[in-house]
Amino acid sequence: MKKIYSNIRGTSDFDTFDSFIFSRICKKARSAFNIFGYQEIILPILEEKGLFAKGVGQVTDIVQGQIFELKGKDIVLRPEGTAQVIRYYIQNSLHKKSDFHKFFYIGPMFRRERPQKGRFRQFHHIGAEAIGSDSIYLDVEVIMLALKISAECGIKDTELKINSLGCADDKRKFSEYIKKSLKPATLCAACKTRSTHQALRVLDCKRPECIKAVKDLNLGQNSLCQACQEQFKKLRSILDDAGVKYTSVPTLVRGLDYYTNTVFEITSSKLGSQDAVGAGGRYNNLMKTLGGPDIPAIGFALGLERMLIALGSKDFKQKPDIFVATIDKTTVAKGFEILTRLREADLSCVFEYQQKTLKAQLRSAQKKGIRFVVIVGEDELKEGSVILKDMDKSVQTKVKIDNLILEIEKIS
RNA sequence: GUGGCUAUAGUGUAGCGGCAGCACAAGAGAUUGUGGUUCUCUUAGUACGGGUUCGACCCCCGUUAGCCACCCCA
Repeated sequence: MKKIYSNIRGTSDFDTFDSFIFSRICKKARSAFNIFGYQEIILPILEEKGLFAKGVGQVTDIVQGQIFELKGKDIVLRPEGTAQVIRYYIQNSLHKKSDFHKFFYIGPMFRRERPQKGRFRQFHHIGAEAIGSDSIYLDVEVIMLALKISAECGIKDTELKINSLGCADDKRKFSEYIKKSLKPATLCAACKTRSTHQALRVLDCKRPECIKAVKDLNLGQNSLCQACQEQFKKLRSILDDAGVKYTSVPTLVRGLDYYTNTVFEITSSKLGSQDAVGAGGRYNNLMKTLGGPDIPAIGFALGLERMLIALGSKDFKQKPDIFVATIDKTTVAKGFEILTRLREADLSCVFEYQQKTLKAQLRSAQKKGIRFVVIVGEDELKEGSVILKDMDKSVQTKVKIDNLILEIEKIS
C-alpha cells in the first residue's frame, strides 16, 4: 500500500552529528593542506569512461565492474580522483604555467561494490596530488601530510605501511618474474587468472595457498633496480630521521595500475575488514599514459567515511548561545524583534514558535545546553527591560533592551 | 561480484502461530511568569509485497536496506 522510500544501496544519510564531524574533518584537512602549500580544486563528478580505463587500468576491478555508467553514454560517475586531476592538468597544459603543482580535493566518489562497513557506493575522498617532482623528499612530505590530517582529526592507533614497487621497468620485470615463477596450480582460483594480467596483485592475496606460494618465492627488495633501491632506502632514512613510525611491507601492492615506486597505506584497527583510512603512492607514468607530458607525480586519498568510523562517537554539541523566551501572546512580537536584533549582531539564538509555557521553554533551553535565556515579560517591557538568565550559574538580572547585547558579550 | 546473517515505537531491546510489552527519548501536567530530581499522563511500532493458515510479528517466497566474511579498496 504505502511505498516507503529508502536510501539507495551503498549511499548514506549523514545525520546532524555526522555532518558536523564531516565538516570538521574537512576544516582540519583544509588547514593542514594550507600549511603544506596545497590548493583546492573542485572537479566534476562526471567524467569520460576511457579516462579511468586508461588511467586506473583496464583490467582492474574498479574498471571491470564497479563503475557507474550513465545509460547509453560514455559518461561515468568518477570512481577516484587522481586520473581526473591529471586530466585537468593535461587539458590545461599546466606544466607550461609552472613546473610544480600541488592540489587537493574533497568530494564524492562512486563505485558499485557490495556495501559493507567502511565501504560504500558513494563515498568521499580527501585527496592530494603533487605534480612535477621526483624528489624523494616530496614522497615524505605527502606521507607526512596524510598522517597529519588523520592525526589532526583525532584518529588514533593508526599504522603506516610503506613499500616500493620500483619504476615502470622494475614493475614490468618483476611482474614477469612472478608470472614465470608462480605455478598457477598452487594459487587460488582468482589468482590463477590474476597471475597473467595483474601478477603483482597475487602478492596481496590473503588466501593461505597464495601466501605460501608467495613466501616460497622468497622475495626481497631485490626486484628493484639499483636506483629504486637507493630511493626506497633514502625514503626510510628520512622517515626515521623525522621520527615517523612505519612498517615496511614487501607485499603491499596497490590495486590501481598507475602506481610506481613509493606506495603507502594508513590503517586503523577500528575499521574491521576495510581497514585502510587512506592510501597513496607515486604514479610517475600516469601523465604520459593519459597522453600528457612525461611528468612525475605522487598523491594519496583519505576515505572520509572511514575517518568518521575510526573516530567513533564523541560529544560535540552544536548549540546556539541564546534562547529567547516569551511569556505569552502579548510579548511574542517584542520577543521576535529582540531575536532579530541579536541575530543582526551575529549572535546565535533560537526562538520558541509553538507558544509553550515559560517552564517548557526553559526546559527546552536547558536540554539543548543553551547558556543564556532572554525572558521577555510584560512587566519588564514596561520599563524597556528583559530578564537575562545565565543557565549555568542559575542567576538572572534585569537589563535594558538597549544594553542587552553589551551585557551578553560582557559575561560570556 | 560470491557466500552468510539481520530487520519489532525516534533509539535500544523483549515476546508468542491467537489482544505486542519494557527502558530511554519526545510531548503535556503537578494552582496563576522560571530549567536539572521526583511523580502522573500522552504520543508512537512488527521495513515493503505476496503466499501457507480459521488466524502470521512469528512459517515460506520475493523486494528493499543494513551487517559479516570473501573479494576489492579509501
